[in-house]
Amino acid sequence: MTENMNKNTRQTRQKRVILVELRKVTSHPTADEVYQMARKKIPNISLGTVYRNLEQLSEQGKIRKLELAGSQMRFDGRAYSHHHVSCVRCSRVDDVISVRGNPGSIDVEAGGYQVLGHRIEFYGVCPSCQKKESADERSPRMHL
Amino acid sequence: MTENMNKNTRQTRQKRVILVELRKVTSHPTADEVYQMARKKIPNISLGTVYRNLEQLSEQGKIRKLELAGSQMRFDGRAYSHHHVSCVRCSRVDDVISVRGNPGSIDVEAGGYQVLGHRIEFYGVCPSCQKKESADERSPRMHL
DNA sequence: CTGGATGCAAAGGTTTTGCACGCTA
DNA sequence: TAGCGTGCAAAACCTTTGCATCCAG
Repeated sequence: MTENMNKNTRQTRQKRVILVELRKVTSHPTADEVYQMARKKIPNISLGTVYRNLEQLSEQGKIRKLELAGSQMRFDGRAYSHHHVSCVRCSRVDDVISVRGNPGSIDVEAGGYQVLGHRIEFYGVCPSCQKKESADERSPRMHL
Repeated sequence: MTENMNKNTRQTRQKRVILVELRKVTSHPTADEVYQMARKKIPNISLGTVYRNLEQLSEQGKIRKLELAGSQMRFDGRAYSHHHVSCVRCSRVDDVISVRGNPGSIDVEAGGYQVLGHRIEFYGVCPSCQKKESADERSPRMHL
């Protein structure tokens, strides 16, 4: 009925390597970074293939595609749902360890919308940028 | 000290029109939509100018730049902070009327990050897409 | 074998930028 | 008048696609 019959599940070296490499890291690499990682194993793999496989793997729920505000796509080898923090300086993305408060209970009134859910992103300054910062004159440039 | 001396505050017809037109609408237009709106007043205004001014206005806090997950930039003529809902079908963006629960109190533990804040986006199906939907076989395709 | 997957390269969509000229302050 | 802002066009970026070929099942 739905278009969920997913014929595209053929196992290839490319797909395998992409998944394995992505799961090795705890960072949340961009497609291009995944491409660089995969190239170390398959030198002539193409960027297009990386995109196609990342898309497919995320459709199958094996990885997670992160579309964070104002940045390119990033991919997460851990498929379970969790929140992320991104650094406003260097854009790196990390997992949030725990959240106090109850974001799960947020309910919303939104002019006739059938609200399906929400997405929360945290932002701040990562440890390494905090260090660099003490000694220089940079200032936040966030506009929520 | 900081680079916040903002010399770029010269008043021009382009900037004025962009702000006025953006404030006229309650939608959350993309840069290109703002461009189309502005062109009705200044036929030969350029897209580049629109981008530059939108950026500037948002830096000055006169408008708000929305960088929603997985979509192009949108702009909001209302500068105060409020949440948004976007339609998973047609991508339109509306204001959230009210939020129950207490997202403001969310606190987070995030490996050494200095957490500055968070961003919440709601998503769902807008009224007009709900109508279209009753009679057809489309299904959600959200991967959070 | 068959048709999904690949590599390559071109195209697409969005945003930024370089440059010479124009206009605000 | 000085130099920020503009229009135009090219470039930069990121992602998707067309196509001939390859290879997993």
